[in-house]
Amino acid sequence: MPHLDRSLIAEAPAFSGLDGAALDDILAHAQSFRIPKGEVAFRQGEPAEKFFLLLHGRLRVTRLNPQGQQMVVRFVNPDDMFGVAMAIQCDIYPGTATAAVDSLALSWPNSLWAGMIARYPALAVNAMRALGARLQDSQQRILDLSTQKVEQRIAGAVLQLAHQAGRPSEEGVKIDFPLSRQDLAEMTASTLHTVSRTLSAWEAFGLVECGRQRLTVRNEEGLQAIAKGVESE
Amino acid sequence: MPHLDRSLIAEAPAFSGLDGAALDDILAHAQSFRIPKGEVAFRQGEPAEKFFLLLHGRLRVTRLNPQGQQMVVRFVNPDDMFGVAMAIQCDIYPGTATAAVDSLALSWPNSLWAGMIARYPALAVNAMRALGARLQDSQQRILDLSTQKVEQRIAGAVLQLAHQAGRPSEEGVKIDFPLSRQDLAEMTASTLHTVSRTLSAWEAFGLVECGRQRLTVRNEEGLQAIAKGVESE
DNA sequence: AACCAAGTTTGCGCGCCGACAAACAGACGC
DNA sequence: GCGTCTGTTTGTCGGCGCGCAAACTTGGTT
Repeated sequence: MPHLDRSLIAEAPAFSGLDGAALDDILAHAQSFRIPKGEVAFRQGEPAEKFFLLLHGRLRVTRLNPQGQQMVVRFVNPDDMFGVAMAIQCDIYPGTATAAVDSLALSWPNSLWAGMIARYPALAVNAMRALGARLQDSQQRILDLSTQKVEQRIAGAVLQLAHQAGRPSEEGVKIDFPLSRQDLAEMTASTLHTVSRTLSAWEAFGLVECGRQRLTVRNEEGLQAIAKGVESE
Repeated sequence: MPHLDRSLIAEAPAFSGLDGAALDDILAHAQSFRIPKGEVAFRQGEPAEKFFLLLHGRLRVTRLNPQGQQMVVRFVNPDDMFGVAMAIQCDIYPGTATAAVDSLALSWPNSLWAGMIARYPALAVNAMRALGARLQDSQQRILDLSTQKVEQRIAGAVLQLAHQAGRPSEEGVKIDFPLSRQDLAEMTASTLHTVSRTLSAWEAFGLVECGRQRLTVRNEEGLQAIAKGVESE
């Protein structure tokens, strides 16, 4: 009897198509651990020794260039795998994963990956799908960076966040983890100043409601119009 | 005895780790076809029915946004797989693949993919590695777009092209397929005007030598210095 | 050889948005 | 309550590089 219940991971897309015995087997080798807010699961450049599944919370994955400038690569949501550097033949982590809120994750040593795929081929298929989705996402982001204006990109980022981490509240969809202007700037290749100005303008129009590290989307259609490039004049 | 010789694909990373019988089996289901310069292998939005391996030539993969603006996603080199939409659970091609020069490719119907991975697990590992490399690449490009100036990005793109499609010539590394200013602009989120100006300036400094759709790198270190952000004043 | 189309060069002006600066506002600890 | 720290707002300025326009060059075609 495993000390972790299989229901923890049964819902994760990464493990879909696996039966109960497989889940138990996989869980038997997993280790669970907490990541307090602000702490990191791994740092860019460290040797990649483990891969992870987020059970609860939210992580921000960032990447630094040699000049020290930083960007937000993605946010990790519950049931997402992360730190899968070895799946792509990388021996060091290409980014840093920081907890945006207190989080809980499972980890497995990298050495188990090959055996797990061999034993459960569905894992490879799921992992490939996840990678593919992230690739699509990255390419879309490149296209957006190339062709859209800052305001459109910020709108797109906010909509995406509302979609993947939004929680319906009294009036509008609230993003339920601390999100600073700086974070949005690093997601959209902008600056916190521009993001701040933009959000203020949107707030004046009733499109969003924002506070310190908090953001609520009040008018999703309006933001979508901005993201699509509809001029408001 | 297959009508295609296994040596055609034996060198491709996608098929590394497979034995001769497996290669023959895979080749038996492949179809070869020519793509004349300027023609497309598939178009963005078409239902994805095949996946491909480039034998010879060079393809340019582009992507359009809803507003009709275009970017260059990547160049496909010989021995690269392309159009692997189904590997990532996509039922339409997310981009358009156009031949930059007369090219030759193999294709397989998508329906064979699942069976091929099941029979030859090394295929899944190779595919995942390739996807991972492309993901790394995309994320690096996002970081570059976010943090670098246009001139640095152009230098980076030229260096990358010289590396993956360069052929040493009399003086310098020559990119051996037709590459327009517009292409470079769509790779670097810039405009052909800016690219033209930049290349002209570089040529004056002896860093490159350029003609109509042709480009030779004469001073790789110089370009690397620009790419890294060293100011020349 | 003459023509044509596609690709390239170059000039000019303006606008977006980044850089800098300084004040402001919550959150937290004591 | 007070002080501090982090995150946010707002103003001003300037420059990079895009948009537009027009001339030029070169390779291919008939």
